[in-house]
Amino acid sequence: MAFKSPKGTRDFYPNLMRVQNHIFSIWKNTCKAFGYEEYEGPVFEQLELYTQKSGEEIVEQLYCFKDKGGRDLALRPELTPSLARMVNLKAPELKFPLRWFAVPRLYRYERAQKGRLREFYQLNMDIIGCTSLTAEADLISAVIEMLCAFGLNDKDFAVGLSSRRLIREFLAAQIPEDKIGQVYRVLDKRGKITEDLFNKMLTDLSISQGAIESINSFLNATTLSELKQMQCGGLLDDAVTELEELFNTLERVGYTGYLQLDLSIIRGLDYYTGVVFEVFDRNKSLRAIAGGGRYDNLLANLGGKQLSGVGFGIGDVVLYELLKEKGLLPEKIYGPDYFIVTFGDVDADLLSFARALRGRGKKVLYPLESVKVKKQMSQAVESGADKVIFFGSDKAPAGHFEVKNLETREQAIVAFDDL
RNA sequence: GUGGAUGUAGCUCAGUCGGUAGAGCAAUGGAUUGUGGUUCCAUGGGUCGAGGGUUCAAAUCCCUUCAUUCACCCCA
Repeated sequence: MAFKSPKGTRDFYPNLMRVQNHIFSIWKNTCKAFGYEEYEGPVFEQLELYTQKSGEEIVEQLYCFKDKGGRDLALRPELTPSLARMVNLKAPELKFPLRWFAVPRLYRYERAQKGRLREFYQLNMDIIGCTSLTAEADLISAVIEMLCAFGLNDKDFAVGLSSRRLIREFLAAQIPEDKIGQVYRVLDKRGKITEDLFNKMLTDLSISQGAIESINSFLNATTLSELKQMQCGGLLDDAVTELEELFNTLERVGYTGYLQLDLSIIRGLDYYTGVVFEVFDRNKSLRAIAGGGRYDNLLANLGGKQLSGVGFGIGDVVLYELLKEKGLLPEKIYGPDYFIVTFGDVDADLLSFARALRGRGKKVLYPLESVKVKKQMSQAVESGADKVIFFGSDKAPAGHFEVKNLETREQAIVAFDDL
């Protein structure tokens, strides 16, 4: 019986690993271009780190276990609690604001489906200890630049901006405080269900017809001016102004085509308190590519100081699906500079020649067994090598080698020093 | 946890009314013993997911089970 990889996990054969490294490298290069520093935490944490924030029911969605000392642990389903924990521990000596990133491997015990696995990677970028909207602007700018670096553009994706604060304040003006949590859940489903069902679900929560109409027109707003017209006696001024400022900034930087007001974005239930955003593909055929927002209380809730953070995560699985759909996965394989083809045996002479070339900083590959030249040529092409060096050729004078460029098929005699 | 779809060669998939298994690609060898992605020829490769049932006969029909996948629930 052959073993398969466990449900919801992937085997990264070199073909796929190459793509994965491409994704990681664009992620990390973008973070570095923005000056963020990399950090990392443990792959497992105390179970309580997650239950404290989200309640016991989250245990169903976690890979959790007891270690040999009887401690309850869980494989991390997200990195932000670890980040908060790490920041809290060293807060006195850290220089705020922090701009940190990480590429954690994460684990969630749930049914796998398109764009969603049990083991995956996610880039996290966070700013901690900054209340300025520039933090939001910086992160949104980073996610746009990063996606563009993959070859995507404003026809492929957009950033939907919303505000938990605005939605909360709007709802507070419409409906009783104790209903807000339930209403959030319904709002979150709005995109997937019919309008009638949406209205019915709100009616079932004893929301008045007037309030339902008001909620619908609020959520349908696609521009800030629409939003301003429906303000309830100035209650929402600050939250709207905040969004307006963020839009203005990002538009002036040059991201107009990428931005969209989308108040249907709620992002989970707790955790976020201010601006929230999601990146989605224009076809809307995939789940969200990235998502994030501002969290004011997370660090304090985990026993630290009151520090405001903003962050987002972007997973590798949906991004991969999108890049594949758009034909943007890298095809060219990274290969060595030289593949040595020998007319004689693969022996110590060949290996020491390879060693000399590597000493000159070249990436060098050679056949591991003495096989026909024809077959060696195939191996050379297969390896993605730029050039072939013919070793043991009687057509080249001493200290010189026949070199063939595999792309142009041109062949020349080159002195060792010019290799 | 619920519902649908799919399991046949390394990969992508055909397989009609039930009659003991096919193609393309890939692999290997040759045409071509010192030069690669083309071409031609040949060769190898199968527990038809597994188990049971019906039948003279099952990849095909029935039952069970496992796996994969999509959607729902959930989505940090």
